[in-house]
Amino acid sequence: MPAKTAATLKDVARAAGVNDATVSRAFSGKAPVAVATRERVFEAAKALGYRRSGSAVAMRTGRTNCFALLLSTHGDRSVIPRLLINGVQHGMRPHDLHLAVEALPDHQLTSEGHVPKLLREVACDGLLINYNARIPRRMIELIREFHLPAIWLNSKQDSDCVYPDDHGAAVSLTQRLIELGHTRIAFVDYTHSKSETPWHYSGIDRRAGYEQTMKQAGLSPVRVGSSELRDQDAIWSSMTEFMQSDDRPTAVIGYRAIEARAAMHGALMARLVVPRDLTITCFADGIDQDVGPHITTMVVPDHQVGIVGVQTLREKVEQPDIALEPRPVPMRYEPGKTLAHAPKRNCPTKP
Amino acid sequence: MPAKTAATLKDVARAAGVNDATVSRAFSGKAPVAVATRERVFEAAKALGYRRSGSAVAMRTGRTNCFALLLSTHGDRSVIPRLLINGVQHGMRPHDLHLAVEALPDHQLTSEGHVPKLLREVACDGLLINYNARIPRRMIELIREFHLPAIWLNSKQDSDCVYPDDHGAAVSLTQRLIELGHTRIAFVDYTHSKSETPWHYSGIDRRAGYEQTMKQAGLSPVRVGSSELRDQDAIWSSMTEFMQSDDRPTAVIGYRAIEARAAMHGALMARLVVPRDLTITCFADGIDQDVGPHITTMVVPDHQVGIVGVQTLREKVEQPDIALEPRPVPMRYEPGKTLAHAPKRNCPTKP
DNA sequence: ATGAAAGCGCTAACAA
DNA sequence: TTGTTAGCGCTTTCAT
Repeated sequence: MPAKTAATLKDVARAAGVNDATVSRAFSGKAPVAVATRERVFEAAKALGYRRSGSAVAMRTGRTNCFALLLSTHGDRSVIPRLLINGVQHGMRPHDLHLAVEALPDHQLTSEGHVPKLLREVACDGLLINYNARIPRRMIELIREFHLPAIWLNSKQDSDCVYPDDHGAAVSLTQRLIELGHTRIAFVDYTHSKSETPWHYSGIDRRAGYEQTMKQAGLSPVRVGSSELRDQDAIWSSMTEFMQSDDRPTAVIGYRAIEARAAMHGALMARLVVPRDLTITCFADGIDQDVGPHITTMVVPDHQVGIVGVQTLREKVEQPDIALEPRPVPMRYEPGKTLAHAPKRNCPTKP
Repeated sequence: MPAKTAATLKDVARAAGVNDATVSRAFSGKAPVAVATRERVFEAAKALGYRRSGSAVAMRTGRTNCFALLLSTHGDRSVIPRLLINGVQHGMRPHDLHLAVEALPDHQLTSEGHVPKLLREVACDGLLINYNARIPRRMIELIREFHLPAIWLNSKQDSDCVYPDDHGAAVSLTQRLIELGHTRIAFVDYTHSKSETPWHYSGIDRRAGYEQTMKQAGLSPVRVGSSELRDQDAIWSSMTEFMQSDDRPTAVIGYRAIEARAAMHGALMARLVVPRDLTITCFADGIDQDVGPHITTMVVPDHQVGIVGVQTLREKVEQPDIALEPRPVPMRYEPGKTLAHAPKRNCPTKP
């Protein structure tokens, strides 16, 4: 019995009684092969348990048919955006691409020492970069240095990026509330302190879209929240206070679901009925799955960002030297059950 | 100006004035190279922006240095276990491996039609398979058919698998409660119906470990819950009822965090003080991050499973024909704040 | 529609 | 320690 080594294209060719090239053509589909021949080839391949060598194909063609997704992590509790990855895979499937993932702690990339393998070697055709926090300078250098085709996800850049249209979504949500007669609409954000500029564009854009729309309607924006209240309890009691105050809002836009849930709690404590006395909305990855009524949400289109990201990267790989226009992806509006017309005047403060 | 094509090892060799093989050795580190030579090589490489071709290396050596992680998804809302992926990456980093991810909806694998690229082609050295639900038969066939080195994660098999030691954890947790004087300890599980056998081994093992330990201590196991109560509200009110009943427990073991939270709610409604009147524990991926006191938890060691999984797969790749013993990974005990001695007798029912 | 032949970028003997 | 040489498994002209 000869040493059992994996079957190669050559073996298949021999078994099928055809030339190597024919087998290659049958598997790549890049040139016509007679139906009968193809069947014989596939049969032989199956019998031999033949699998095409991706590396050999890659070497010969110069294409790995692999995209890499770079993820930032904060220590071990990294954020792995499920819907984004699903979207990416979804976008890749029809093109027979596969996905490599590199999840690196921020400091690993900032440090000069370590260069991640996927950048250091030629192992994929292009990069999808999903850094929700600040992007390490060193990485940008590497990408330029090596001429890597790369698309930025969830990040606003001058070119080659795909991101949710936070600004547009904020405008549209605020308008919707105004149209329902709300005038006291508060924007709640416990992530970013009021003084600092948020490090993620969504912090800026959601707020800016809201403020701009309020002002255009002749209303005064009200911003609530502070990044100092780290702990859930503090946030909740702060919201309770707010909802019990005389100048409480009739509608709330939460930066995330957390803020919306805090508002729900505050409303409960202040004996306000949602949505009769208080309309609650927020931005979130999906409809909130926790208990209680579904919150009216502008849904961050992670899945779609993945799909569009792949499409964009495919273009970039074809023409690496052409800078692609930034591509905002519209958010989806999910009605939920926490939306109502503004209550009649002068009533709300005296329940 | 000549057409700009990526630098190859040959270019580097020429620029550094050495032979190809020397450059190869410098980069692979598999054979000694004079320090001075090596420096010249790296300089030349840097100047040329040289990156090693992973495909060429793979073809030559027969190793891709890539492991693939197969994930099941339920439609778009797939479970992507963050800590597991982190652990896998962590385990791979020192060996200069990289990770490919394939997240497939269950039906895609069950169907005869589609064979995922990572199985169909030679693109990685081995497979880490993380199917939390039933494993499609077709996949097992493919793996055998192609002789793929594979390790099952979070799944009990006859061999080649790595999984959290649910049984041991259940035993140890139950013992702990018994030692604190608890006799009425309930096991709560709203995932699995009481009659059916759970599809995931953790459903069996956590329950079995609990029951076995109770019986050995001469206590009667009490199982609560039913998979029919799909909706959160129903679960909560069911727990409330349980906590108000005369034969309420003094300690609870939740199958997941959801059950523990339901117990918290039930306790609140029944005016029981946690942990004075009721000890609450559960199994979970990490310490519960929601509001309220941290729940005493047996932490599922996802991160560690990733690390051990990689280690095991490395062994499997070296010796594909040796069946490796199943490797349970111990769970970690997190005290939390919901644990106390059993209340004195005859008191608890009359608050 | 198929065959013949050259070579992609790298590594592993072997020789020096 | 370094150079020489052959070839990994596949694709792609160019013929036929």
